[in-house]
Amino acid sequence: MASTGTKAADILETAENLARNRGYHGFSYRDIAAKVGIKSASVHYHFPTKADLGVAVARRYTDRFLAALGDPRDPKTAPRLLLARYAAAFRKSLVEDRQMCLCGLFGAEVAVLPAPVAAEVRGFFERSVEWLQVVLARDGSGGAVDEAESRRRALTILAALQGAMIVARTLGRVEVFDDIVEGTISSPSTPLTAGMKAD
Amino acid sequence: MASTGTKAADILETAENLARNRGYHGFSYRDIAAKVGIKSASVHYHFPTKADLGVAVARRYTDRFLAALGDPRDPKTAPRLLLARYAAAFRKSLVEDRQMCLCGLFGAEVAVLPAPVAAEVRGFFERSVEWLQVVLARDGSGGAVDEAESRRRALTILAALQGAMIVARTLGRVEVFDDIVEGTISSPSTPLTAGMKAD
DNA sequence: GTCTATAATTTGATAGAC
DNA sequence: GTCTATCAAATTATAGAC
Repeated sequence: MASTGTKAADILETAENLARNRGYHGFSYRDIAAKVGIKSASVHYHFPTKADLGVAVARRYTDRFLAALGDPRDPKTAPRLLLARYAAAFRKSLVEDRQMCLCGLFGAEVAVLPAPVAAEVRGFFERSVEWLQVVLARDGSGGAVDEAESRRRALTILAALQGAMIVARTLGRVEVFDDIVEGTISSPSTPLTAGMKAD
Repeated sequence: MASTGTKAADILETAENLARNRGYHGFSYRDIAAKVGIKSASVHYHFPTKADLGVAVARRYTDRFLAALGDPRDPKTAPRLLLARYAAAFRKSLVEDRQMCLCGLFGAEVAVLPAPVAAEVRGFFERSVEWLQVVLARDGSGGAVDEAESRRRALTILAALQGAMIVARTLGRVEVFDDIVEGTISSPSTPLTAGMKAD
């Protein structure tokens, strides 16, 4: 099924897909093995414990997510386009992949995560907020752009999008996600939904 | 441990506390039995299947949550006070109980919930949005108050608060929750944080 | 209503052959 | 690196005595 790249990469890819639908305790080494086409003992060879696997999956997810967003300081890309790209990333996973954000789901389960996995999820949120904060500091349309205010707005956008995925998935309505994006990001002037479906 | 009321009530109370920290698949009949002081077979007597238990827990949670909020149409209570009360309910569960919103966590796990349980979570979101919508329609400070706009703002508040609990819990910082509330609800005029710590 | 006992399955993980 | 075989523990759930 997932047969691109090395075995370790296939395992990570499969584990991520399972985790984003079922949560950390919702997938097993046997689930992964069956999808990759090996035995569960072979999965343990690559990732000795489930915490090891969880850490690897979360780190890979975070790196890939941020890389896809691009440099928040790139002068060639308008801040509001970057914001639209951020929302579009979540929307794509919701609509095309029909999956949660890995760290949104893991974050909800943080009390039952092994400590090293929880630390990775924390890293995703911290790096996400930092990325958004840089973008928001460049965007003057929202008013004040001091440190505290841009951080607060970054946290608000992150939280709203994570919540939007949960509510939209549960209600089975994509429009709910779009409504929340509209209500959160594009308060000042231009609606962001236009550029959102791109990419 | 949970020894108020009937056995069935103790089971529901215990199950809710476990579910709000560990998620639907993160607690077992034995966990509940041990805390209540009976055997797991006795839990099955009251709630034959785990789906039965999940439905009962979610419905009880939803009813209690909405009852605590009060009538959104009550002319004696200002809309903005009702909004503050809504945010305060989540804040209390975050700070005092150190627990997630049951339906926020279940919503994140919706793909692995038995269908009847998922339906109850949907009910929580629908009733929450309806409650917020009524309040927002009464509150003119946000500008337009037409049906579509108030619904969109209701969804946005719900999503932001659910996301806020996840992010604040994962980062281990209550201030993060407060920042998001500030950035979501009290955009127009008066800050809501004042009345938030009450109740 | 609560218990003992147990079934049937699944889980994460390891030992050791190849 | 991958396999077979296996372990110890945990899971939901049921049968039947009291």
